[in-house]
Amino acid sequence: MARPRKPLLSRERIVATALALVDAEGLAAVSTRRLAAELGVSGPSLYNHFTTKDEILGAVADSVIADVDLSMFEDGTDWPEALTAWARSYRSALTAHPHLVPFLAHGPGRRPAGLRLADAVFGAMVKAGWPPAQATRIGALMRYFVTGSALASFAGGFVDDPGAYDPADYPHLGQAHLLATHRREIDEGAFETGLRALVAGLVLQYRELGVAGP
Amino acid sequence: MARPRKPLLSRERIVATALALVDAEGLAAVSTRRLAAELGVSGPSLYNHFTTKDEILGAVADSVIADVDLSMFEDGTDWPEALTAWARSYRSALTAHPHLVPFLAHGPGRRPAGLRLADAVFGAMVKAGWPPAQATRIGALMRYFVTGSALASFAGGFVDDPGAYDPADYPHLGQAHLLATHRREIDEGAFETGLRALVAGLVLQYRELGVAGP
DNA sequence: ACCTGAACACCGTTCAAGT
DNA sequence: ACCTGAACACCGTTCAAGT
Repeated sequence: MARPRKPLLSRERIVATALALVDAEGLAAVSTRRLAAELGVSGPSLYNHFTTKDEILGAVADSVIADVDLSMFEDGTDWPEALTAWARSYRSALTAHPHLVPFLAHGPGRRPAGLRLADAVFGAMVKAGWPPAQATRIGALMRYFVTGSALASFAGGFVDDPGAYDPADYPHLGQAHLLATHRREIDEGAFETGLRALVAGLVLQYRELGVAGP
Repeated sequence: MARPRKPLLSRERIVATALALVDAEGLAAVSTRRLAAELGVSGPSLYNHFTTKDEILGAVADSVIADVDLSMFEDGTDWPEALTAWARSYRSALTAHPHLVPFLAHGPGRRPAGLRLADAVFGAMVKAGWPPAQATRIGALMRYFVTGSALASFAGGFVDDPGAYDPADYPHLGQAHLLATHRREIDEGAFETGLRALVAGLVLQYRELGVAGP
């Protein structure tokens, strides 16, 4: 078969299959040949629909970003609460596809869902009374925090072995080996603590502004 | 030549050359063959000193983390100021090697410099009166924020073209094309705004603790 | 112990050929 | 327009052979 009368592939099917493959076997499993095999097609066929493998992963990333809830910016929720709810939804969308996060970390932004997200948070902060320059910063810094926390291999960076940390070298890490076990709780707790601090700190800055807010 | 009487390679020289190559040409340029060529040897030689390419990059990453200043945790600086100064030093160490940051983002932690860093911040927070569980979270959440901000392609995610953002699609992004130009200032400003908010928010939480601090 | 070249099983991407 | 197989220039890693 050379060309079927009905196309075998579509961008949508490629993106969906690539995401399933990332979730099932990790980023490294997504080679053009492997992905094509999963789609029942030969490797070069993908290049009829995307110009590059990076573009495929970019589309996958954008499809994940599209899952982030933005409704809290339009339903009258006050800005500190909206920011908090949005950050949680943003993080959930990322941690739902942990293997994809390292890719998300370097190729974000200029695709539709990423732009909608940036637009929504910027617009909501400006509407709440923040000067545009500050609204831009808030969007950026929240992204830093959420992305960083989704990468979240902090606790995963500790090995599950009591002998791994010589007290002479690391006097305060006596319990560090326990962290591997509790990784998820620690990541979650650190995220919530940081989110609370971040939003509370921004509320202080907002008050210093002396701006007419809601 | 098969084996020279003086070894041609050492872990130190491999790490230093790899870092120089990353800085000069990016992560993608670091293949085992290319790195070996830079060192004047053949590809497989590297495997006499490291078991895997990932291990080489891990050592490079740790050498960068070793540049983070930790002295503020031991010279009597109060904890909010120490945390602020440390975060700035941490971010500087990362942004000094921007091409390495995507790698830093997924493989951190269990190497000596990363452990020293975790030990220092944890120890200082406990000494300042934070309960150990909270001290752990503070170390983690600061890392999230710093790592996320070093990745910092937020502003870089916007294209430098006024026509790129249809106001019908993104009603608030009218000036977004300007962001590409000011990327560095925006990243810096967002980092500083976020850092201030984060530390101020933690100070509030610390007061709620009602703990005997210094 | 530490280097080499050859080899294995892969990559992403291009391209002429097929319908 | 959309798929194919062959090909190009790469990968990371293993391994027997050399000294």
